[in-house]
Amino acid sequence: MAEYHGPTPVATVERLSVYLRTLQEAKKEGKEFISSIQIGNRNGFTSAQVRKDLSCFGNFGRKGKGYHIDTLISSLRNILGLGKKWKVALMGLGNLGEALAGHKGFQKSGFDIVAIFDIDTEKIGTKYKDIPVYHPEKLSEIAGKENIEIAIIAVPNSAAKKSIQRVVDANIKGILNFTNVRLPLEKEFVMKNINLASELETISYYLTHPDRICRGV
Amino acid sequence: MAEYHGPTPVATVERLSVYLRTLQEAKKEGKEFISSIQIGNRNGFTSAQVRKDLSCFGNFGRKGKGYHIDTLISSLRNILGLGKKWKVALMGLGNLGEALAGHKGFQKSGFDIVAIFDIDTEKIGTKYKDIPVYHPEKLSEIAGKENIEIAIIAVPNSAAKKSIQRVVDANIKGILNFTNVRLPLEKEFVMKNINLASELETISYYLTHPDRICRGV
DNA sequence: AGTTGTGAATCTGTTCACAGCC
DNA sequence: GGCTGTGAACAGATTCACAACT
Repeated sequence: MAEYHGPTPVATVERLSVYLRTLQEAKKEGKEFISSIQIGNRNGFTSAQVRKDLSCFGNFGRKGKGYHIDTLISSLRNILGLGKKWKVALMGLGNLGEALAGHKGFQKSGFDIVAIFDIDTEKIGTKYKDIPVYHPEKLSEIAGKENIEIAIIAVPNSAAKKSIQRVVDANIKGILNFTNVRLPLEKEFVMKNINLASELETISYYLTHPDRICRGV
Repeated sequence: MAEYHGPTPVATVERLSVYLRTLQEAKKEGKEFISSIQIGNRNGFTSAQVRKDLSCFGNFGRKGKGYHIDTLISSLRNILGLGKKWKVALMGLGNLGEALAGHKGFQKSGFDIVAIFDIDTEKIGTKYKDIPVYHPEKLSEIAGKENIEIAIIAVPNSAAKKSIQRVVDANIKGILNFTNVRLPLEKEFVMKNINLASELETISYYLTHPDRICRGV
């Protein structure tokens, strides 16, 4: 009955992506239907949460039966915007950049790194894993030509601000930022920050205060 | 006045780590005091949030003045449990594993990768960036000897379950998991999942539904 | 004047619990 | 009998707003 009830909680969106993976796994196991209880169990969520999350986007379930896996997979893919290939620019070809360029998971999910940008003159003009490497000042030009809509920032922290600015100037609206620089942006930009040291620091906190461990960390 | 009010919100802990970095940056700029407003502005948080978060752990501020940077840095380091070196095991020496092994940020924050585990017989017995590589079945033994308390899982998804199980069996309580396998664990374990494809999928969602962009994504 | 620390108010997200359907 | 979808209750997190202090 319901459909769109105002902005969807970020947490819901993140779980959608988890559900999708769970469904793909269940499909591989040969299952045709799956219940919210099972989806929850496999991931440590409650079944009510799974149902509530899904109900934000439509009535996908069959009472007494659960969710038809194939149908739900394709619905979730649509909701998440995975029906198309996304072209991605990778900023920075250091350690992390190389790992990301070689990461199989991206392509499988429909994200294609089509251009790499690095200031190292030895790298510029060459290819890495078949992806051409350019000087960052070429970003706007290439992004326009190639229709790049997402950028991954994997430069050293010292270069982060400049690099993010270039991405914004090139009007690339989606940003996945691996540096520890946090830059508040205009609201039409979507930036997700992944800070590896922060993640370990959070773990360190909970190991140091085991009494404080609570819900899904 | 306050001190410990029951379990600290996960979100607060994650922000603590952001504050710490902000303080270190401000210190480098030669500042001695910083206000909650400034900490907030640099990161896109409200000042009230910054104050509330910090007030969970003590009264660090001076009214009319702000927070003394050096003092707060050392308090936060204590709270986060960064007063010691943490020894870390890296599971998996593929693309991502190599990048993580070479990541400078970890060591700077006090996390030392002291052992790598991989099933590739060509790698076992060698060193990567001066870190010895062992067969995963050696994990318990080495972890005990070296006093390893944190593990990073960077193996292929297909090996994830087994790898996480080994870590649990070795009684390593802190886990940073880069695979897309989510495994509910006993509550004394602290597992943080980082799923690169999920992050991009979340971005994809918000780019596809620009009307739904909300608060700090 | 400027800024903290915090109770109270608000807002957001989660869980409960059950009617309705298969 | 089993499971969804959802309003209502609850829990948690954020923001407001102001007294207290420098």
